Amino acid sequence: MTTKRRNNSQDVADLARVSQASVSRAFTLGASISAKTKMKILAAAAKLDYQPNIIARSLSKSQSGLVGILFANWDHPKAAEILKGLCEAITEKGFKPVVQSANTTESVDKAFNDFLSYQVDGVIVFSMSPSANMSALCFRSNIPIVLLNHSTPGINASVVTIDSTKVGRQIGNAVLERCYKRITIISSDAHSQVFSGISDALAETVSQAAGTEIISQLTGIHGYEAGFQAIIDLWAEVIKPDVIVCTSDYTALGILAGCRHKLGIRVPEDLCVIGLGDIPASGWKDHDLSTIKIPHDELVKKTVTTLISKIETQSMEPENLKLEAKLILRGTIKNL
Amino acid sequence: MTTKRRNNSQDVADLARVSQASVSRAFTLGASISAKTKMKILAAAAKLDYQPNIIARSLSKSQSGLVGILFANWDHPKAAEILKGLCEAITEKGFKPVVQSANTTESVDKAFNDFLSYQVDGVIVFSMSPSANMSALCFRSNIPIVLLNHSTPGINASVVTIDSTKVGRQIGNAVLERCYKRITIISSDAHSQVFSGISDALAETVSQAAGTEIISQLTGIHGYEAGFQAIIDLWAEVIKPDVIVCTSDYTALGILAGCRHKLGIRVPEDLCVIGLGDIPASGWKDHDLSTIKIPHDELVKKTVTTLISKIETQSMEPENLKLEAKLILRGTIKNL
DNA sequence: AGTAGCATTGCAAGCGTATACATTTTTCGA
DNA sequence: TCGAAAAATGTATACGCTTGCAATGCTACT
Repeated sequence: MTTKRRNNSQDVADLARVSQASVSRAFTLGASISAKTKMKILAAAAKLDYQPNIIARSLSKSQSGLVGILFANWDHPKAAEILKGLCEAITEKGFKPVVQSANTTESVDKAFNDFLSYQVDGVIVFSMSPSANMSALCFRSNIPIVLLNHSTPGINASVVTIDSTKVGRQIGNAVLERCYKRITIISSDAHSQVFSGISDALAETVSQAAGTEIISQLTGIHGYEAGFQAIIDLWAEVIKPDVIVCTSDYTALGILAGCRHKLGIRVPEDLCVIGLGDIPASGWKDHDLSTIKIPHDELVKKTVTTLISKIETQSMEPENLKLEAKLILRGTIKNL
Repeated sequence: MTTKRRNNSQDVADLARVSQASVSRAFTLGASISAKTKMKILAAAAKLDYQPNIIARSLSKSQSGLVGILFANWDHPKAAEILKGLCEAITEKGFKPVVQSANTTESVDKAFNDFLSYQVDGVIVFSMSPSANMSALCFRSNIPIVLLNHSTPGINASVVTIDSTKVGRQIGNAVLERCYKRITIISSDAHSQVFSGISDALAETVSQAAGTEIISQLTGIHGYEAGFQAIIDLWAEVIKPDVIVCTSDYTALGILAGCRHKLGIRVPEDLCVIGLGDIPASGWKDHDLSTIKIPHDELVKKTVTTLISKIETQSMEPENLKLEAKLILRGTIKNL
């Protein structure tokens, strides 16, 4: 079987008895072409199964219509939702998402080189720890770049994230109102800006009331099993917290399991547990975990619109956007 | 600020004092070029930050190196894992994944037209119900297409899926060995081939022993809440099952919650619950759900290697590959 | 009718690379 | 050392599209 060549604009032009340029114009929004010939051309195109070759168009216009997504944080409980949102928003804006997975530094560099090779018009990064190197690469090539959710100090790129200071205050107030006294904060990543934002604001808020304080901060604890173990360890201490704030719902659920099935700790009477992320399981009757609901949808949309506007205005100016997250009170915190 | 043009192969050629063709060769694996000049060219390229323009290469070679992923089944509990696996495997093979999300028929068609415009070299579809239309489109354009996990009767494309017949037999044998008698099967989609495969094989297996049978099949039930409600409804019937096989872990967990927290049904003594998917929560101590572990990793890898080999051999011959899934016995089925 | 002004169309030159073919250089055996 | 074969390089063209510019067709006004 001989692979038949795909029809091109010249074929359509021949059939419609017009010039190739006119065919191009027929498929270019807002181009100078009469309704009559456009009609004629579209008919011919349909007959030939013609689709403009975007690769050629990209070459000619020297912009690919591609947006690179560097996705590293696959463990995020809402990874699928986020990626879906990104892809859909990008598509809706008339671009196409090219997804690269990367964890190691080398693979990040490789991914970025690939992006450059593919002449992507912009890049979105979803990683716990974006590297400064990549923003430099983008800068050198004049490619706008937006970080979703996590930034790194000193990185030269736009960031869309939640307002962790406000979150910290919300938690602080909720804790104060209910007269809890001793707070422990548990995080997977000690350098996360979300973590430090919450932690700082929480500390400041509770410092206004005497007798309430953050008694410990544990980092490097990540996931259900680790949470289960963490609460066992914590309960072996002399001074036990009566509030645990956890920067991951999974970890919080592990803690809860430890409380209920192993240690017999009464939640929320003796211990208040607050997670982050509002994964589906948190809402299940078995768990009923209080948590922070992050507006992923908005984060994602904002990320994309920010990027696209940068692409269209050719702007490389870094922006810093913060959206609000909401504390959801469920069974793991006392009722007022 | 004037946007400076990206350096091209001619610039490199000038700097290295060779022809543009040589530069091209330096970046083409296995091309006829001496080590010395290659070295010289690579040095010049590095100095100019040169990266071959893949768009131009694509145009010239008339193959884009792009693989389209049509992703519809975002609700799948392992959606992120699957997409990650696809992207990584595709990248590893030297291609780039372009991801499109689609639910409605129109958006599927639109996505496919976009794929054609972008001259993708192949397409992978992850959807509960792939449309025959899209395989036709691909066929017409000579683009290989592989379906992951779910096929549709009469569709003309390669499929990589699990061997649901074997799964059905495994469940059947486990049920027989433990002297359970009355089986109910719950599925979200009545037309799923995985569902019917399991169901048929299960029916056949248990039919070998007198007194054991499938007493009901419920379809259209999907998710935790629906499962919770389903068990309540089931328990209002006169004849109650003592085995529930569920084609989704989430639904199974809802059922479990209903049993334990609402109806007080003893699991596994009075009721055996088996899910499908082995999501993380199924392994948690709170749930300890018996389930079918689907080898997503292998499915994904097989899907990609199948597609790539089709791309490379220009083959449009549909293949049908089945991988084995394993029954994992946990606390929701009697110990032998 | 004549013509200025605008809308439409055609022409042709890129966009950056790959590659067939021609030409030059190198290799290696006799 | 010479010459044929092999390797390396250069030349020129194609890939399919966009777009500046020139040419043409049309409108409406005097």
